[in-house]
Amino acid sequence: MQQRLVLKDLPRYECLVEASKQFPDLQPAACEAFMHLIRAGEEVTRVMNAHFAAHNITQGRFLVMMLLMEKEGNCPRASTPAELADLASVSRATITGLLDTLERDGYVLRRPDPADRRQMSVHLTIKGQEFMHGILPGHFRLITQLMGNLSANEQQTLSRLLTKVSMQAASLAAPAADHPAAAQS
Amino acid sequence: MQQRLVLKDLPRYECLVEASKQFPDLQPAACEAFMHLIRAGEEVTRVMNAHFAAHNITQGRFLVMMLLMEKEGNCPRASTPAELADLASVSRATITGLLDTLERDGYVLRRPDPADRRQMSVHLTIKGQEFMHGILPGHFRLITQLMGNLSANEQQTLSRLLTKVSMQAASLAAPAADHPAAAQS
DNA sequence: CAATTTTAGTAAGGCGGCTAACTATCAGTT
DNA sequence: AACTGATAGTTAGCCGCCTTACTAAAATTG
Repeated sequence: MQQRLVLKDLPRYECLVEASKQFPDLQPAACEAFMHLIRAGEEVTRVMNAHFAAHNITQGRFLVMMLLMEKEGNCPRASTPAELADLASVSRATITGLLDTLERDGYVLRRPDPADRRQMSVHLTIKGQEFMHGILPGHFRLITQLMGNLSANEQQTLSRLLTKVSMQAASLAAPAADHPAAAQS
Repeated sequence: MQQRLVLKDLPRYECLVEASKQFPDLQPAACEAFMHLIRAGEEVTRVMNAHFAAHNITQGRFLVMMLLMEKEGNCPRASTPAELADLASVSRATITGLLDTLERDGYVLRRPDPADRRQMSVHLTIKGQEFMHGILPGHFRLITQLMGNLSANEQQTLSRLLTKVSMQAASLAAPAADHPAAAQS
Protein backbone atom coordinates (compact mmCIF):
# COMPACT_ATOMS: atom_id res chain seq x y z
CA MET A 1 0.00 0.00 0.00
CA GLN A 2 1.42 3.33 -0.96
CA GLN A 3 2.62 5.46 1.91
CA ARG A 4 4.12 8.88 1.96
CA LEU A 5 7.25 9.95 3.66
CA VAL A 6 6.39 11.50 6.99
CA LEU A 7 8.62 12.56 9.83
CA LYS A 8 8.74 10.03 12.63
CA ASP A 9 9.76 12.71 15.12
CA LEU A 10 8.72 16.27 14.43
CA PRO A 11 11.25 18.99 15.07
CA ARG A 12 10.83 20.56 18.47
CA TYR A 13 9.35 24.02 18.68
CA GLU A 14 12.80 25.39 19.51
CA CYS A 15 14.06 24.17 16.15
CA LEU A 16 11.31 26.08 14.40
CA VAL A 17 12.10 29.23 16.38
CA GLU A 18 15.74 28.82 15.41
CA ALA A 19 14.86 28.31 11.75
CA SER A 20 12.57 31.36 11.77
CA LYS A 21 15.61 33.53 12.39
CA GLN A 22 16.87 32.46 8.98
CA PHE A 23 13.47 32.33 7.27
CA PRO A 24 11.41 35.38 8.27
CA ASP A 25 8.21 34.00 6.68
CA LEU A 26 8.37 30.94 8.91
CA GLN A 27 5.92 31.25 11.77
CA PRO A 28 6.77 28.54 14.31
CA ALA A 29 3.19 27.95 15.52
CA ALA A 30 1.86 27.74 11.98
CA CYS A 31 4.66 25.45 10.91
CA GLU A 32 4.14 23.22 13.91
CA ALA A 33 0.40 22.95 13.21
CA PHE A 34 1.16 22.17 9.57
CA MET A 35 3.57 19.36 10.44
CA HIS A 36 1.13 17.91 12.94
CA LEU A 37 -1.58 17.94 10.29
CA ILE A 38 0.58 16.20 7.71
CA ARG A 39 1.78 13.63 10.18
CA ALA A 40 -1.57 12.91 11.83
CA GLY A 41 -3.15 12.64 8.41
CA GLU A 42 -0.54 10.15 7.25
CA GLU A 43 -0.62 8.09 10.44
CA VAL A 44 -4.40 7.88 10.41
CA THR A 45 -4.28 6.97 6.72
CA ARG A 46 -1.81 4.18 7.44
CA VAL A 47 -4.03 2.73 10.16
CA MET A 48 -6.99 2.76 7.79
CA ASN A 49 -4.84 1.28 5.01
CA ALA A 50 -3.86 -1.61 7.24
CA HIS A 51 -7.57 -2.30 7.69
CA PHE A 52 -8.14 -2.10 3.93
CA ALA A 53 -5.19 -4.40 3.30
CA ALA A 54 -6.67 -6.95 5.69
CA HIS A 55 -9.71 -6.97 3.40
CA ASN A 56 -7.61 -7.02 0.22
CA ILE A 57 -8.79 -3.61 -0.89
CA THR A 58 -7.12 -0.25 -1.30
CA GLN A 59 -8.27 3.11 -0.07
CA GLY A 60 -8.97 4.25 -3.63
CA ARG A 61 -11.09 1.25 -4.51
CA PHE A 62 -12.90 1.51 -1.21
CA LEU A 63 -13.81 5.15 -1.80
CA VAL A 64 -15.02 4.33 -5.31
CA MET A 65 -17.25 1.58 -3.94
CA MET A 66 -18.42 3.88 -1.19
CA LEU A 67 -19.45 6.48 -3.76
CA LEU A 68 -21.28 3.86 -5.78
CA MET A 69 -23.12 2.46 -2.78
CA GLU A 70 -26.74 3.32 -2.24
CA LYS A 71 -27.10 5.25 0.96
CA GLU A 72 -29.90 6.90 2.91
CA GLY A 73 -30.15 10.65 2.77
CA ASN A 74 -28.39 13.11 0.49
CA CYS A 75 -24.94 11.52 0.68
CA PRO A 76 -22.34 11.91 -2.04
CA ARG A 77 -23.24 9.46 -4.77
CA ALA A 78 -21.90 8.71 -8.25
CA SER A 79 -22.80 6.39 -11.07
CA THR A 80 -20.45 7.29 -13.92
CA PRO A 81 -16.67 7.37 -14.11
CA ALA A 82 -16.74 11.12 -14.68
CA GLU A 83 -18.83 11.66 -11.55
CA LEU A 84 -16.52 9.38 -9.58
CA ALA A 85 -13.51 11.33 -10.79
CA ASP A 86 -15.13 14.63 -9.88
CA LEU A 87 -16.30 13.60 -6.40
CA ALA A 88 -13.00 11.87 -5.59
CA SER A 89 -10.85 14.72 -6.94
CA VAL A 90 -8.76 12.56 -9.27
CA SER A 91 -8.46 12.18 -13.04
CA ARG A 92 -10.82 10.11 -15.17
CA ALA A 93 -7.83 7.98 -16.16
CA THR A 94 -7.30 7.10 -12.50
CA ILE A 95 -10.94 6.05 -12.18
CA THR A 96 -10.64 3.87 -15.30
CA GLY A 97 -7.78 1.99 -13.68
CA LEU A 98 -9.63 1.54 -10.40
CA LEU A 99 -12.79 0.35 -12.17
CA ASP A 100 -10.69 -2.05 -14.27
CA THR A 101 -9.51 -3.87 -11.19
CA LEU A 102 -12.84 -3.61 -9.34
CA GLU A 103 -14.60 -5.12 -12.36
CA ARG A 104 -11.92 -7.81 -12.73
CA ASP A 105 -12.54 -8.76 -9.10
CA GLY A 106 -16.29 -8.81 -9.60
CA TYR A 107 -17.21 -5.89 -7.35
CA VAL A 108 -18.61 -3.52 -10.02
CA LEU A 109 -20.13 -3.71 -13.45
CA ARG A 110 -19.88 -1.12 -16.20
CA ARG A 111 -22.58 -0.76 -18.80
CA PRO A 112 -22.80 1.66 -21.74
CA ASP A 113 -25.48 4.27 -21.24
CA PRO A 114 -27.99 3.89 -24.11
CA ALA A 115 -29.00 7.55 -23.81
CA ASP A 116 -25.45 8.87 -24.08
CA ARG A 117 -22.95 6.49 -25.63
CA ARG A 118 -20.01 8.49 -24.38
CA GLN A 119 -20.94 7.48 -20.85
CA MET A 120 -20.80 4.31 -18.82
CA SER A 121 -23.07 3.49 -15.91
CA VAL A 122 -21.27 1.86 -13.04
CA HIS A 123 -22.93 -0.23 -10.36
CA LEU A 124 -21.87 -2.33 -7.44
CA THR A 125 -22.52 -6.02 -7.99
CA ILE A 126 -24.13 -8.15 -5.28
CA LYS A 127 -20.62 -9.23 -4.40
CA GLY A 128 -19.61 -5.60 -4.11
CA GLN A 129 -22.55 -4.74 -1.90
CA GLU A 130 -21.88 -7.68 0.37
CA PHE A 131 -18.23 -6.72 0.58
CA MET A 132 -19.14 -3.21 1.66
CA HIS A 133 -21.59 -4.46 4.28
CA GLY A 134 -18.86 -6.74 5.55
CA ILE A 135 -16.17 -4.10 5.84
CA LEU A 136 -18.17 -1.09 7.01
CA PRO A 137 -18.80 -2.05 10.65
CA GLY A 138 -15.08 -2.50 11.29
CA HIS A 139 -14.29 0.57 9.22
CA PHE A 140 -16.49 2.83 11.32
CA ARG A 141 -15.39 1.20 14.55
CA LEU A 142 -11.75 1.93 13.66
CA ILE A 143 -12.57 5.56 12.89
CA THR A 144 -14.29 5.86 16.27
CA GLN A 145 -11.23 4.33 17.93
CA LEU A 146 -8.85 6.61 16.04
CA MET A 147 -10.69 9.69 17.20
CA GLY A 148 -11.42 8.17 20.60
CA ASN A 149 -8.69 10.08 22.40
CA LEU A 150 -10.64 13.28 21.81
CA SER A 151 -13.72 14.39 23.69
CA ALA A 152 -16.83 15.18 21.67
CA ASN A 153 -16.07 18.88 22.12
CA GLU A 154 -12.54 18.38 20.89
CA GLN A 155 -13.81 16.43 17.88
CA GLN A 156 -16.05 19.34 16.97
CA THR A 157 -13.25 21.83 17.51
CA LEU A 158 -10.96 19.75 15.31
CA SER A 159 -13.61 19.66 12.58
CA ARG A 160 -14.04 23.41 12.76
CA LEU A 161 -10.32 24.19 12.64
CA LEU A 162 -9.73 21.75 9.80
CA THR A 163 -12.60 23.28 7.84
CA LYS A 164 -10.80 26.60 8.05
CA VAL A 165 -7.57 24.99 6.88
CA SER A 166 -9.36 23.27 3.98
CA MET A 167 -10.95 26.52 2.88
CA GLN A 168 -7.60 28.23 2.94
CA ALA A 169 -5.97 25.39 1.03
CA ALA A 170 -8.75 25.47 -1.54
CA SER A 171 -8.33 29.18 -2.03
CA LEU A 172 -4.57 28.84 -2.39
CA ALA A 173 -5.09 26.12 -4.96
CA ALA A 174 -7.54 28.28 -6.89
CA PRO A 175 -6.48 30.14 -10.07
CA ALA A 176 -3.99 32.95 -9.62
CA ALA A 177 -6.64 35.64 -10.00
CA ASP A 178 -7.83 34.85 -6.52
CA HIS A 179 -4.37 34.93 -5.05
CA PRO A 180 -1.73 36.96 -6.84
CA ALA A 181 0.76 36.16 -4.06
CA ALA A 182 0.36 32.46 -4.68
CA ALA A 183 1.05 33.01 -8.35
CA GLN A 184 4.32 34.64 -7.52
CA SER A 185 5.89 31.48 -6.11
CA MET B 1 2.41 13.96 -8.69
CA GLN B 2 0.63 11.20 -6.88
CA GLN B 3 -2.57 12.23 -5.19
CA ARG B 4 -5.02 10.24 -3.16
CA LEU B 5 -8.71 10.04 -3.65
CA VAL B 6 -10.42 12.44 -1.32
CA LEU B 7 -14.04 13.48 -1.12
CA LYS B 8 -14.70 16.82 -2.76
CA ASP B 9 -17.81 17.31 -0.64
CA LEU B 10 -17.97 15.63 2.72
CA PRO B 11 -21.26 14.03 3.73
CA ARG B 12 -23.37 16.33 5.84
CA TYR B 13 -23.67 15.58 9.54
CA GLU B 14 -27.23 14.39 8.97
CA CYS B 15 -25.89 11.67 6.67
CA LEU B 16 -23.61 10.45 9.41
CA VAL B 17 -26.45 10.43 11.93
CA GLU B 18 -28.52 8.44 9.46
CA ALA B 19 -25.70 5.97 8.86
CA SER B 20 -25.12 5.56 12.60
CA LYS B 21 -28.56 3.98 12.86
CA GLN B 22 -27.28 1.19 10.67
CA PHE B 23 -23.76 1.09 12.10
CA PRO B 24 -23.89 1.40 15.88
CA ASP B 25 -20.10 1.88 16.18
CA LEU B 26 -20.26 4.95 13.99
CA GLN B 27 -20.05 8.11 16.09
CA PRO B 28 -21.03 11.02 13.87
CA ALA B 29 -18.78 13.60 15.52
CA ALA B 30 -15.78 11.29 15.44
CA CYS B 31 -16.45 10.33 11.83
CA GLU B 32 -16.83 13.95 10.82
CA ALA B 33 -13.55 14.90 12.48
CA PHE B 34 -11.87 11.96 10.77
CA MET B 35 -13.11 12.96 7.33
CA HIS B 36 -12.07 16.55 7.88
CA LEU B 37 -8.61 15.35 8.89
CA ILE B 38 -8.20 13.18 5.83
CA ARG B 39 -9.46 15.87 3.51
CA ALA B 40 -7.55 18.77 5.02
CA GLY B 41 -4.41 16.66 5.02
CA GLU B 42 -4.82 15.79 1.37
CA GLU B 43 -5.71 19.33 0.29
CA VAL B 44 -2.77 20.81 2.14
CA THR B 45 -0.51 18.13 0.65
CA ARG B 46 -1.74 18.98 -2.84
CA VAL B 47 -0.96 22.68 -2.36
CA MET B 48 2.53 21.81 -1.16
CA ASN B 49 2.96 19.36 -4.04
CA ALA B 50 2.12 22.07 -6.55
CA HIS B 51 4.93 24.11 -5.03
CA PHE B 52 7.29 21.14 -5.24
CA ALA B 53 6.28 20.51 -8.85
CA ALA B 54 7.07 24.12 -9.71
CA HIS B 55 10.60 23.38 -8.49
CA ASN B 56 10.74 19.98 -10.25
CA ILE B 57 10.97 18.06 -7.01
CA THR B 58 8.66 15.66 -5.22
CA GLN B 59 7.60 15.66 -1.61
CA GLY B 60 9.60 12.52 -0.94
CA ARG B 61 12.80 13.86 -2.42
CA PHE B 62 12.30 17.14 -0.63
CA LEU B 63 11.95 15.45 2.73
CA VAL B 64 15.05 13.37 2.07
CA MET B 65 17.03 16.50 1.26
CA MET B 66 15.57 18.21 4.29
CA LEU B 67 16.74 15.37 6.52
CA LEU B 68 20.21 15.50 4.96
CA MET B 69 20.52 19.27 5.33
CA GLU B 70 22.64 20.70 8.10
CA LYS B 71 20.46 22.66 10.47
CA GLU B 72 20.90 24.62 13.67
CA GLY B 73 19.74 22.98 16.87
CA ASN B 74 18.72 19.42 17.53
CA CYS B 75 16.60 18.96 14.40
CA PRO B 76 15.96 15.56 12.83
CA ARG B 77 19.03 14.68 10.82
CA ALA B 78 20.16 11.61 8.86
CA SER B 79 23.26 10.63 6.93
CA THR B 80 22.66 7.02 5.88
CA PRO B 81 19.87 5.41 3.85
CA ALA B 82 18.81 3.38 6.88
CA GLU B 83 18.52 6.50 9.03
CA LEU B 84 16.57 8.23 6.26
CA ALA B 85 14.20 5.28 6.03
CA ASP B 86 13.69 5.23 9.77
CA LEU B 87 13.12 8.98 10.21
CA ALA B 88 10.83 9.15 7.15
CA SER B 89 8.87 6.03 8.09
CA VAL B 90 9.34 4.24 4.76
CA SER B 91 11.26 1.18 3.60
CA ARG B 92 14.99 1.18 2.80
CA ALA B 93 14.07 0.18 -0.75
CA THR B 94 12.05 3.38 -1.09
CA ILE B 95 15.01 5.45 0.06
CA THR B 96 17.28 3.70 -2.46
CA GLY B 97 14.95 4.77 -5.25
CA LEU B 98 14.78 8.35 -4.03
CA LEU B 99 18.55 8.59 -3.64
CA ASP B 100 18.98 7.08 -7.11
CA THR B 101 17.13 9.95 -8.70
CA LEU B 102 18.56 12.61 -6.38
CA GLU B 103 22.07 11.43 -7.20
CA ARG B 104 21.24 11.27 -10.92
CA ASP B 105 20.13 14.90 -10.74
CA GLY B 106 23.25 15.93 -8.84
CA TYR B 107 21.64 16.86 -5.53
CA VAL B 108 23.24 14.19 -3.32
CA LEU B 109 26.31 12.01 -3.25
CA ARG B 110 26.61 8.54 -1.76
CA ARG B 111 29.93 7.21 -0.50
CA PRO B 112 30.71 3.82 1.03
CA ASP B 113 31.47 4.07 4.73
CA PRO B 114 35.06 2.78 5.20
CA ALA B 115 34.27 1.86 8.83
CA ASP B 116 31.20 -0.24 7.93
CA ARG B 117 31.05 -1.43 4.35
CA ARG B 118 27.38 -2.31 4.62
CA GLN B 119 26.62 1.40 4.99
CA MET B 120 26.66 4.38 2.71
CA SER B 121 27.15 7.97 3.79
CA VAL B 122 24.86 10.39 2.01
CA HIS B 123 25.46 14.11 1.67
CA LEU B 124 23.89 17.01 -0.12
CA THR B 125 26.05 18.37 -2.90
CA ILE B 126 26.64 22.11 -3.31
CA LYS B 127 23.89 22.00 -5.92
CA GLY B 128 21.60 20.29 -3.43
CA GLN B 129 22.33 22.84 -0.74
CA GLU B 130 21.70 25.71 -3.12
CA PHE B 131 18.47 24.13 -4.24
CA MET B 132 17.26 23.86 -0.67
CA HIS B 133 18.17 27.46 0.10
CA GLY B 134 16.28 28.48 -3.00
CA ILE B 135 13.10 26.58 -2.22
CA LEU B 136 12.84 26.99 1.54
CA PRO B 137 11.73 30.64 1.75
CA GLY B 138 8.73 29.97 -0.50
CA HIS B 139 8.09 26.66 1.23
CA PHE B 140 7.79 28.24 4.66
CA ARG B 141 5.83 31.17 3.28
CA LEU B 142 3.28 28.76 1.79
CA ILE B 143 2.95 26.89 5.07
CA THR B 144 2.32 30.19 6.86
CA GLN B 145 -0.30 31.08 4.25
CA LEU B 146 -1.96 27.66 4.51
CA MET B 147 -2.34 27.99 8.26
CA GLY B 148 -3.05 31.71 8.01
CA ASN B 149 -6.80 31.35 8.45
CA LEU B 150 -6.20 30.22 12.02
CA SER B 151 -5.30 32.46 14.93
CA ALA B 152 -2.16 31.63 16.90
CA ASN B 153 -4.37 30.13 19.61
CA GLU B 154 -6.18 28.00 17.07
CA GLN B 155 -2.87 26.84 15.61
CA GLN B 156 -1.79 25.69 19.04
CA THR B 157 -5.14 24.01 19.67
CA LEU B 158 -4.90 22.24 16.34
CA SER B 159 -1.40 21.01 17.20
CA ARG B 160 -2.56 19.74 20.56
CA LEU B 161 -5.60 17.91 19.17
CA LEU B 162 -3.60 16.38 16.33
CA THR B 163 -0.95 15.21 18.78
CA LYS B 164 -3.67 13.28 20.58
CA VAL B 165 -4.87 11.80 17.31
CA SER B 166 -1.31 10.81 16.32
CA MET B 167 -0.73 9.13 19.66
CA GLN B 168 -3.95 7.19 19.27
CA ALA B 169 -3.08 6.21 15.70
CA ALA B 170 0.38 5.12 16.80
CA SER B 171 -1.06 2.97 19.56
CA LEU B 172 -3.59 1.42 17.17
CA ALA B 173 -0.79 0.66 14.75
CA ALA B 174 1.31 -0.96 17.46
CA PRO B 175 1.55 -4.75 17.81
CA ALA B 176 -1.59 -6.55 18.92
CA ALA B 177 -0.34 -6.98 22.48
CA ASP B 178 -1.10 -3.33 23.08
CA HIS B 179 -4.55 -3.50 21.54
CA PRO B 180 -6.28 -6.85 21.43
CA ALA B 181 -9.36 -5.18 19.95
CA ALA B 182 -7.34 -3.91 17.01
CA ALA B 183 -6.01 -7.39 16.39
CA GLN B 184 -9.52 -8.70 16.12
CA SER B 185 -10.33 -6.76 12.99
C1' DC C 1 37.53 -19.02 15.61
C1' DA C 2 33.64 -20.71 13.10
C1' DA C 3 28.87 -20.58 12.59
C1' DT C 4 24.75 -18.10 12.89
C1' DT C 5 22.05 -14.03 13.12
C1' DT C 6 21.31 -9.40 12.10
C1' DT C 7 21.85 -5.30 9.39
C1' DA C 8 22.46 -2.45 5.04
C1' DG C 9 21.48 -1.54 0.57
C1' DT C 10 19.89 -2.94 -3.82
C1' DA C 11 17.19 -5.32 -7.68
C1' DA C 12 12.97 -6.90 -9.61
C1' DG C 13 8.31 -6.79 -10.24
C1' DG C 14 3.72 -5.02 -9.04
C1' DC C 15 0.37 -1.36 -8.07
C1' DG C 16 -1.82 3.03 -8.34
C1' DG C 17 -1.43 7.61 -9.24
C1' DC C 18 -0.21 11.09 -13.06
C1' DT C 19 -0.13 13.44 -17.98
C1' DA C 20 -0.85 13.43 -22.76
C1' DA C 21 -3.07 11.82 -26.49
C1' DC C 22 -6.42 9.29 -28.67
C1' DT C 23 -11.26 7.73 -30.40
C1' DA C 24 -16.09 8.08 -30.01
C1' DT C 25 -20.02 10.67 -28.97
C1' DC C 26 -22.95 14.57 -28.00
C1' DA C 27 -24.04 19.68 -27.93
C1' DG C 28 -23.99 23.94 -30.01
C1' DT C 29 -23.47 27.02 -33.89
C1' DT C 30 -23.97 28.61 -38.46
C1' DA D 1 -27.03 19.39 -42.49
C1' DA D 2 -22.31 20.22 -41.76
C1' DC D 3 -18.89 21.87 -38.92
C1' DT D 4 -16.80 22.91 -34.52
C1' DG D 5 -16.23 22.49 -29.68
C1' DA D 6 -16.87 19.97 -25.57
C1' DT D 7 -17.32 15.70 -23.04
C1' DA D 8 -16.43 10.69 -21.78
C1' DG D 9 -13.57 7.01 -21.33
C1' DT D 10 -9.50 4.62 -22.46
C1' DT D 11 -4.56 3.72 -23.57
C1' DA D 12 0.35 4.18 -23.01
C1' DG D 13 4.18 5.38 -20.58
C1' DC D 14 6.24 7.34 -16.48
C1' DC D 15 6.98 7.82 -11.48
C1' DG D 16 7.13 6.56 -6.71
C1' DC D 17 5.70 3.73 -3.39
C1' DC D 18 5.36 -1.30 -1.90
C1' DT D 19 7.05 -6.40 -0.95
C1' DT D 20 10.15 -9.99 -1.58
C1' DA D 21 14.44 -11.72 -2.15
C1' DC D 22 19.10 -11.24 -2.74
C1' DT D 23 24.26 -10.28 -1.69
C1' DA D 24 27.60 -8.41 1.31
C1' DA D 25 29.13 -7.10 5.70
C1' DA D 26 29.09 -6.75 10.67
C1' DA D 27 27.64 -8.47 15.22
C1' DT D 28 26.66 -12.10 18.17
C1' DT D 29 26.93 -16.64 19.96
C1' DG D 30 28.93 -20.89 21.44
